[in-house]
Amino acid sequence: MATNSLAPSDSLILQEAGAGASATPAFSPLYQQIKALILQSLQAGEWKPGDLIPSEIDLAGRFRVSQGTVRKAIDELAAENLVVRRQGRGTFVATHAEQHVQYRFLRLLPNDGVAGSKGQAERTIVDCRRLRAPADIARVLGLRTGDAVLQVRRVLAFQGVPTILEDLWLPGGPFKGLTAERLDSQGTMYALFETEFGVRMVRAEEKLRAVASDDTASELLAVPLGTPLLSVERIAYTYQDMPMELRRGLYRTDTHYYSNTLS
Amino acid sequence: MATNSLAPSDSLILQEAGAGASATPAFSPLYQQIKALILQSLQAGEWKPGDLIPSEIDLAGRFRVSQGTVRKAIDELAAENLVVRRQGRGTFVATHAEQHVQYRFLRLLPNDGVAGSKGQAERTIVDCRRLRAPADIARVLGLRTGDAVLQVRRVLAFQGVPTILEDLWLPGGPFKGLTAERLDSQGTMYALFETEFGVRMVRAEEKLRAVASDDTASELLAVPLGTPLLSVERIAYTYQDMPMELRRGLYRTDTHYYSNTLS
DNA sequence: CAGTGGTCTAGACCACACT
DNA sequence: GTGTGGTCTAGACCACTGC
Repeated sequence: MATNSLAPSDSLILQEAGAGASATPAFSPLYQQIKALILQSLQAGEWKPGDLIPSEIDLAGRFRVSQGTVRKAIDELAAENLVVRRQGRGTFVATHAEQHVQYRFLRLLPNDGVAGSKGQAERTIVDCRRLRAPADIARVLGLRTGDAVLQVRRVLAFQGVPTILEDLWLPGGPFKGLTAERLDSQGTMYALFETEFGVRMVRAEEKLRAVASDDTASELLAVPLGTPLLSVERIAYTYQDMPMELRRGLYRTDTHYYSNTLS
Repeated sequence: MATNSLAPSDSLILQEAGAGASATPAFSPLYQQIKALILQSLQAGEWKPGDLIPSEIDLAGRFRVSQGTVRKAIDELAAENLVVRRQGRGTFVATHAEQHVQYRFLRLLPNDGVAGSKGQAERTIVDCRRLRAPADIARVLGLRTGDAVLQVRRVLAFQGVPTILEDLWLPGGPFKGLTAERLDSQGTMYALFETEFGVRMVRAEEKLRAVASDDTASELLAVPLGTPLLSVERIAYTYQDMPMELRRGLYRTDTHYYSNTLS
C-alpha cells in the first residue's frame, strides 16, 4: 500500500455548486463520483481481486460524505459484480479465483440437468502462438494491425465428448509471458488472468449464429462435416469497457444447450 | 378502484418482534414485505400496465413506514423492470404497449448495425388453432395433458427476407377468445396480451441450439434443406414465475445474429 | 467484545414535470 | 406553485463475523 489514492487529499469532490446558477456543466451525483473514485482504485490495482476494501465508515471519512452515500456507490458496484459484500466481514473485490462457478461466462448446460454434473471439463490446448494481429482482430481488441497478439486454440470435452472448439486472441502487452504451459495449469483461464496478469474480465458481449461444421471443426469435435454448430463470438471487457479478449467458439448442441435468461 | 388492498387496514406488517428472542421464524426486512405487497397489487391487476401507482409518500403513509423504506422496495421493483420511475411525474406500472422497443425479448439484430434499421418486421400468421395440449407442452405451461391450448405459427420477415419461423403455445384459459384476426392487429403480441387479456410477460428463459433446416422450415424460410438455423425455445413467465407462453423459433443467422450480454 | 454491513427513520434540499 | 422522484445527511438499531 505504497500509495493510497483514496487519502483525504484527493477527496476534492465537486459539490453541487451555488444552487442559483443551474449551469453546472458536468454535474453528477455525489455517490456516482464516489463510485468512479472507487472504480479508479480497482482499475489501478490498488485493491486486488479477493482483497478487502476499506469499510463504508472508513471510506465515508476519507471522502467526507455520509455513510449512506458511500453505501449507494458500493451498492451499484456490487450490482455490477465488481465487488462482493459480506455482512459482518466487509466488502471484497470480486474474483474469479476461489469462486465456485467454473466458467464465468459459459452458458452451456447439459441437456439432462444432471444434479451437480459439474463434470469437470477436460481441456486440451491444440495450439498457442504469438502472431501479428490481423486487421479484424486488432480492431476488436483496440490494437493496431500488426501488434503482437497471442492466439490460443483449445478443445473442451465433457465426459469424454469433445463439445467446444474455441480460438481466442489476447493482446500481447498485458499478457506478456503467457505460454501453453501456464494455460494448462489448473483453474479457469480467467482466474489465471487475474492472478498472473492482473487482468479481471468484468463483462462480455456475445454474438451467436448457427453454422455448418467445416473440416477443422469436424475433426476436432468428431462430428460429420456440415453438422450444425452454435457459433459464439465473445468479446470480454475489463474495467473501463476495455476489450481484452476475443473468443470464437463452436459449440456442439446435441448434448448441451445454450441457456439465457431475459428480463 | 373498487377495492384498494393497500388501505391502512392491511398494512399490518410483522415488525421485528421483541429484539430479545432471535427466534423469529419467517422474518424478512420491512422493505421486502412492502415489495411483496406492491407485487400482490400488480398481480391482482389493481394497477394495470401503464397506470400511475401511488406516490412514495402516499404508500409510506398507508404502510406506516418511512418514505425511504418504500423507496427501497420500489427500487427493487424498478430494477426488475416491473415498474418505471419518472422523476417529477411518478412511478408507473411497466408496459409493453406504447413502449418504444418493438420486441421485448427478441435478441436478433441485423449483421450491419444499420442505424435505426428498425425496419418493421412483416408478420404472417401461418396457422392458428385450438387443440388439446400434448404432454410436453402441458408440462411446460403447468397444465394437464389434454387441456385446451392455443397454437400459433407465424413467420417474421425483415425487408422482405423471411427470417424467423416460430410456433407458440398459449394456455387456453387466460387467452380465451384470441383469434388469428386479433393477432394480426398492429402492435406487439405481448402488448396485445396486456391490453386484451391482462397478461403481462415479465421474464423469459431461452434454450438455444443449432439445428438443420427441415422441409417445413426450408419452405417457410426459403432456405435450402439442411441449412443451419438457430433454434430458440423460450418460456415466458408472468408474475409469480407462472409460465404463460412456450415459443419454439427457428432463426436464420446469415443476415442477423443473436446478441447477448454477460455480466 | 468490537467492527462490519443491513435496515429503518426523519428531515432537508434538489431536479423535474405539469398546471 | 405544487407534487413527484432523486440525493444527501445523521443517527439509531439489528445481524453477522471473528477475536
